[in-house]
Amino acid sequence: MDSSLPTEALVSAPPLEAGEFMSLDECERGVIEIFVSAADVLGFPRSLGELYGLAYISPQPIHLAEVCERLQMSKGSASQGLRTLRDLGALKPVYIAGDRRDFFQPEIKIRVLVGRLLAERLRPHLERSSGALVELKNEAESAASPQVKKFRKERIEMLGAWQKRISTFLPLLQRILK
Amino acid sequence: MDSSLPTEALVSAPPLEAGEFMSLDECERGVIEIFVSAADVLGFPRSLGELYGLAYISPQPIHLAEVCERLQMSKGSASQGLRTLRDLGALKPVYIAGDRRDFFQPEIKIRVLVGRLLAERLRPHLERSSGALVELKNEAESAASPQVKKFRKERIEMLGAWQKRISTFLPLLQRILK
DNA sequence: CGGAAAGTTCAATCTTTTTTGAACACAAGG
DNA sequence: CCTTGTGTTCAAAAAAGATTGAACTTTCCG
Repeated sequence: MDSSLPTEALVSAPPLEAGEFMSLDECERGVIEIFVSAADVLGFPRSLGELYGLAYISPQPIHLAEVCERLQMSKGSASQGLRTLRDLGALKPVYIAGDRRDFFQPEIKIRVLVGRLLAERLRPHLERSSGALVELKNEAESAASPQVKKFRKERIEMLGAWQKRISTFLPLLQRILK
Repeated sequence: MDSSLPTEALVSAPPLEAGEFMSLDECERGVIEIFVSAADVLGFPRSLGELYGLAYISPQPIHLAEVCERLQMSKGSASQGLRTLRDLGALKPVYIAGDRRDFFQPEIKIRVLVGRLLAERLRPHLERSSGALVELKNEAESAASPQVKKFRKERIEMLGAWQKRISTFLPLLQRILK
């Protein structure tokens, strides 16, 4: 059933029942630490790194009570964190028959992870500001001097070029990360 | 520092507290706003976005007193912000003969900007964690069961593969952004 | 129904980051 | 030497952000 763990699923193993969860061993702690650091780089709260890290290094899907206990995290924090990661697509819900709890497995396709991240973070900014740029081109017309007007139009033009470059780069990135 | 608020209300965005409205015109304000938003995406403080944005849309190099006044920012904050941006390579010192003040111009080559950013942010993380990975591979050996041991080794291996992928991707990115 | 288990919510609290401003250092000119 | 202009420092205040925990909703099941 699961003697070979083809990297992705290991769903069918019966989840630990109500008993105590072991606290984290060195290996788990180390892996989690890496994801905490990664979360930091990406500007996410530490707790999201912990949650994803635990899911990543856990052979079984994780659930709320487990993370509260093993990561020493409050129920509220864990609940919100799991939801955030699910919304981000970093954790995937796993249905387990006959168990009312919500289980989660990590998304481990880096392409998907990065894609969701960009969609979530970068795209809103790009849309907002490419809209704003149209307005700004008009504003630039009413500049004090001709020199300033020319300068501003150049700079605003360049900003637009940057954004276009980034926009066209994103699909390319997706393909590279296949 | 108590001009009419109505002027502020014209600007599209939400918060808009006092500041940055003094002697900035609509065009400057709009450009700065875009960089503030970008700073936000990148997890930098708002003030760095303001500083770079002002430098970007200013035909002349900027200096401390100017940004304090035009951005309504304290001297301390401006001083630290300018230094941070200079250290990051986003602002370049400009020497002006016969003037004691420190002037700055923006770095506008996107390749340089991105390069410095990655070097500053991502590289430290990659180095830290690729060191940690070596340790973790050993830790994984002492896992409870053979299945868990195998699973952990796979996951840690995959982590290493991600990092390697990212590392080899960075130089490529540099070239693409030429 | 009634109780227990699971998850959510949110105001209060704690933590971390950012900003301020006054004191300080330094250099140049008188 | 003073004074003035320029920039830095850093302790304290403010703001922003994250976490907690207790109350609440929902669902399941006897």
